[in-house]
Amino acid sequence: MKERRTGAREAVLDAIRAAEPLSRVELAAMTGLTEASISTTVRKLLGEGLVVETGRTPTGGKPRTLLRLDPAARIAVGVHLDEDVTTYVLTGQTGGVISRMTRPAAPAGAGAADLVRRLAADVGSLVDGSGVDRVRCLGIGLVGADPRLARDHDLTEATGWPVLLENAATAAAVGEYWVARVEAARPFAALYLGSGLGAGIVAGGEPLRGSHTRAGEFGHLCLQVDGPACWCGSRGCLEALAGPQVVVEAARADPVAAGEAGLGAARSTVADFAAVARAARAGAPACRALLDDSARYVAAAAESLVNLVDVDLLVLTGPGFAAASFVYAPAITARLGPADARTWHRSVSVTVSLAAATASATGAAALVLQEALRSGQQ
Amino acid sequence: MKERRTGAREAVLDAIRAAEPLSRVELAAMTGLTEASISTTVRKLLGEGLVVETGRTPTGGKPRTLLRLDPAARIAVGVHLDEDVTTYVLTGQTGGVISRMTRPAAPAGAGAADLVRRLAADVGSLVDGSGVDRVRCLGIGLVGADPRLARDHDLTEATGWPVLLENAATAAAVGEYWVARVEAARPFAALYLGSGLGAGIVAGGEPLRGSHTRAGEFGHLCLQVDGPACWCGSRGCLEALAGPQVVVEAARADPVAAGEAGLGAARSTVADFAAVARAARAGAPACRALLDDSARYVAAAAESLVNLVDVDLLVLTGPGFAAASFVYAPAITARLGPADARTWHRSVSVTVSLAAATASATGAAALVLQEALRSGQQ
DNA sequence: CCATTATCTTAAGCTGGTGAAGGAACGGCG
DNA sequence: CGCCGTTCCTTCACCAGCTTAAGATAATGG
Repeated sequence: MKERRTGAREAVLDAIRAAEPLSRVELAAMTGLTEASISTTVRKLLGEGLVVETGRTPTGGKPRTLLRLDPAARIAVGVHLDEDVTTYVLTGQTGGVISRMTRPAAPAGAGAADLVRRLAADVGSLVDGSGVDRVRCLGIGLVGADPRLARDHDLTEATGWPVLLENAATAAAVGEYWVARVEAARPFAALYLGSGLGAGIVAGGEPLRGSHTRAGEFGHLCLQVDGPACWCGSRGCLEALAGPQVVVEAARADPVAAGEAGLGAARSTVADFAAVARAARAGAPACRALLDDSARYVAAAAESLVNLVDVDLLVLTGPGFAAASFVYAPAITARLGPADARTWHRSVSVTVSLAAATASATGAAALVLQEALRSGQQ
Repeated sequence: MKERRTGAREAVLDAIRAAEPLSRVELAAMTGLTEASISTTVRKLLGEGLVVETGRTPTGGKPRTLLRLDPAARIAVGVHLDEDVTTYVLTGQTGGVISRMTRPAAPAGAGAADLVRRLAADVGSLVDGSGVDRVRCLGIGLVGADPRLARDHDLTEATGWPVLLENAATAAAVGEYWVARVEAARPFAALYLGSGLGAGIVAGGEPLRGSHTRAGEFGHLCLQVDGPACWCGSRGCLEALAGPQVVVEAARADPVAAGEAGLGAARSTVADFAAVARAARAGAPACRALLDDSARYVAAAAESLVNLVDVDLLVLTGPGFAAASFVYAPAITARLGPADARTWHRSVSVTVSLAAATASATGAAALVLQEALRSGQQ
């Protein structure tokens, strides 16, 4: 009935994650496994402390005992190296943030060794400060890799934890999958607006990575055949037409918009974009117009994505959408409407991530947990 | 080492399909399975007649016995209901076409029952005429579903064979996967140009289908935010800007081009498009200009696809590309070049299907075989 | 206290894989 | 010719993971 792609262990953890609390009978029904099989796998998980029994539901006969994930049974650290800040997140099994920390990004001048030392120290103090036992932490997920961190190996040595690299959009998608409890079988895409535009696509429970782990370059969908040159070397890319850099540059170029948003000395793209979005939200017309213009393009690109991979859920995430989803979400919905109703007979939900600003870091940590817990090697 | 997503049976068949002939030792190395395991699965496959031993390679010690698929051990019928013609293909395990048949499409006025009767009769005579035993045929793959065939059930009843529905582009991709022996792990996309434009995307050995089996609507990538209205209800879709219908209409509207291509009474889009392509190939400048214009858009859309799902192989297929790939393939290659070299550090191969005209029908048959052989139920 | 109902566990068996040891087919060499 | 070593292929014992079938457990209501 329901697909069973790998072991019972994974299926059970996924089911509980998506719809906790659950009894064993319900688990059997959802995963397609036997009650016998559920019984034994659950016993194992109880033994490892990953799952806890909590409460019971009365029925006609023996009441069901409900199962939950123990949020702090295993944890992982997510690190997001952004242009101007580095975000650290400590995440438990349920995707919930146990503690977090933000620090200004390491100066561009600092050497590789310095950067590694700094990250290792921050991660260590985050874990220690959280009160959770160090051995429960399974690893570090790292997003937005700095070229100085080409060898994740270094950070592994410095901290003793395994390190997993991922790109921001894919990590954000996985984070969403955990935090927002997307059903395992449902394909969806997370659109990420940070200093650029990316998409994390999850199909069949697994993120789509492609040949070179470089799937999801949403910002380089072409929206104008002979459009302006993009830094990537092509022309007419979404990012070159309506990316955050373009919005920020346009705002700086227009004295009215710059005034509305209070753009002073050059800061990071992310910070400036957020300033424009805040101004627009407060009613500033010039800033609003800039965002509306950007949203037209983003919406068209979103439609392309939906038509190509056929998802019926789009999650907007990342700092950019955290600040400006009030413009982009309606634009996307409006753009998708006519063709969906007339031709495709589908209805795509567009939602905004609940934790858009930390989505990537959370997702990176979730990926580490997922890898480790599914297979069960300690 | 190599991924092993499901059973040994599937892995072995896939490996042989991709690189026959192979010895058992080589199979063990390629699949990551034990030689012991290979031995037993191969014995089973030999028993079923799916695989045959053929020849041996001398080595230092005991020579290897080579294994091949027996092309005619199991067969399936692929049917492609196109606008104006219906193509029937009888395909063996290796994807090779055993026999084929083309008939004019059933008149639009005919009823559902008529259509089913006609298809059943054609399929029956194809199988019987091929000399292959009827019981070796595992089913019928049907592409380009006519609304009158909404219930594939009817055709199953009329023929006694299971029927599988698929869309043209996905089927073409699977066909390519078989015929051109694409490696199992390599993600790729097949672009299909028929009466419309579609893409079949294969990632992780499985075609990407999406939420509603509607992935791959390549023709509805947006290439111009406020472009011309498309029949789908949106604006600026590739198909509305540069699809085959648009090319044909433009050719008809331009007396020079119409003359070059010899466009007379209205025929099908596919036939007219092929006429334009033939003229262009023969040197007709107006037709060539029309195709060049279309190719600019298709190339940009192909770039979007590559950037979004990260494939490094694009196969052009379908009757449209069969006739006009000499224009489209170079255009796509040229468009991808700059950004691939500068930013993505990848090199995308663009190839033309060897059997572009029958790709869909072959692919549909291949899908039936794949389903049946992998699991081994009869 | 016992029948009823429903949940959960236990025990035996099947399937599909592994690891290690042994048998089979060759060429080369005395 | 017989005896190497070499390499390929098979056999056998075993294990993991899941299923089926039967039984143990915990509540409810007469």
